[in-house]
Amino acid sequence: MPQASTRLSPADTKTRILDAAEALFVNGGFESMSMRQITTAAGVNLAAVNYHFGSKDALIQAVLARQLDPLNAQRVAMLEWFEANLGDDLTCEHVLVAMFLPAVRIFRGDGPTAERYLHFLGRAYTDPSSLVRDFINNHYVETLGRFFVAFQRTLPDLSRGELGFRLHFAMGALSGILAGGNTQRLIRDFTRGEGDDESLILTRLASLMVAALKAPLPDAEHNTLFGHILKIPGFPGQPPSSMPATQPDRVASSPSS
Amino acid sequence: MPQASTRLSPADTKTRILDAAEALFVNGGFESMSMRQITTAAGVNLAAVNYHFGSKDALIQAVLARQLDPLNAQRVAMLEWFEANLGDDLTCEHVLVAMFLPAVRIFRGDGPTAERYLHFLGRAYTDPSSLVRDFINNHYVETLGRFFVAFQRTLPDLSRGELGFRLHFAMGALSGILAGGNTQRLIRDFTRGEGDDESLILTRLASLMVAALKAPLPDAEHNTLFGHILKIPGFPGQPPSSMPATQPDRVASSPSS
DNA sequence: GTCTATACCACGATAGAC
DNA sequence: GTCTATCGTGGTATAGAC
Repeated sequence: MPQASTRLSPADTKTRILDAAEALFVNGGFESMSMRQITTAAGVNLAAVNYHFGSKDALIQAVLARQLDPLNAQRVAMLEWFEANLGDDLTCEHVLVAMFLPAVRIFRGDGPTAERYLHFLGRAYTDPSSLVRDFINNHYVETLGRFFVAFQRTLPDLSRGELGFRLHFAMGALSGILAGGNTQRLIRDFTRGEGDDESLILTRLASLMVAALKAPLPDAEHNTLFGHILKIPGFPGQPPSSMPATQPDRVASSPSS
Repeated sequence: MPQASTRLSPADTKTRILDAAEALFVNGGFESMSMRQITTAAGVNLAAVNYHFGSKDALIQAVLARQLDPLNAQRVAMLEWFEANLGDDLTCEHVLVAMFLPAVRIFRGDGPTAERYLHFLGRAYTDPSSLVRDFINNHYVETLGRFFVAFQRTLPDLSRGELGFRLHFAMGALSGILAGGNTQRLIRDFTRGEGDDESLILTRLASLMVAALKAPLPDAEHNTLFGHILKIPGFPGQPPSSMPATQPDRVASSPSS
């Protein structure tokens, strides 16, 4: 403990700032949270954030790490449990479960906490004001690599490049789903009445993922199929007439004065 | 033309602002473009943006609409062409082609223009600082509804809710793919050496989408499959120990003064 | 080592002169 | 239509009290 100051809260300043920032981040997005709002809500001085975290961006990253680190740790732990206990019986379904279940579990009941966590995840995965997104990508590369080799093992027919493409697809889909504003409603609708466990929503997500991951390689059939569509006589084939402008490399920058 | 002022560029102020804003939006994101930067690059006064567009947000929407309107118009036109010429032979593959081809065509050659358009689309679909995203969602509801009924027609086995879920999935995947930073490299790798038409990258995307859209309904087999995973003896079943804090509803807000 | 007060500088928006 | 001046708010940096 730092020392019993005149402040009324026993929590130290750093934690109070984190809590306040997180609450403001969850409901209100990201741009809508100002340093002055955060520090006022936390009951600390404006400069405290810069002192303890260095900048607003660093504070955001600290907020994200505090929530996402345990989540990803649980993902890896679950994957390793599967690998240790199943051996060669491991399928890509197990890997998907390890990837999604820790996040999906949040939705399970518990009331307002689940709601807030869902909001948090949605914000974290979609808000990507080119800061949150970069942070997630950089901070969890090892976790993603861990899952990549697991998928590679359970899907040996896919080349490295193809698997990378499909995982990119799957992650994009997961992000988009979590990000969507009406995801919560969709989930509630599906789990209504039979929400005794998380297998339902998990099944929804994972079955689509499995179908995409196990899709047949576009060797002959599909290539000819889509290629044939493009060659239907009369098919409107013109490109979108290029971009309207977008070459203002030649601009003026000398007003009257 | 307004009048031959002392300015050197013949384009009117509105267009010059749009061009400059678009260029800054493409490389640099969204937060990094300031009114002062825009107006300086366009060679106009700071207040011109507010006069011609009303606000910075409105300017952004104008930039987006100028690029996305023709794209979506082409999507709808292609879909209607399919519906008119194929009748009951319409499949969900055709609908997907109408949905993706206009965007995919951008990647086709043309050099730096394609690159910029790709960047633009990526930004537009991912940046969603809760403004771009809302704009896209609100501005193109009719287009999405148009495609929804088309999918419903070609996938009669799916209920409305299930189809909505899967389309949400597909759109999320498309967004994630277009948004990803290394998408461009992936596309180049795949189209290298055989990039005579766009069918290759189109096939990549669409085949995964088709697999997900046509995935079997999770009736018995899949439910029991995933449910069984959750019931493996010894499976680590604890939820992630709930959220760390996140209840700072009780905060102080009375500094010394 | 912690915290406070305060002074920056850049941003978006607006009123009013020309 | 265009410009200048100015306002309120944003994040940041620092000097100095405890």
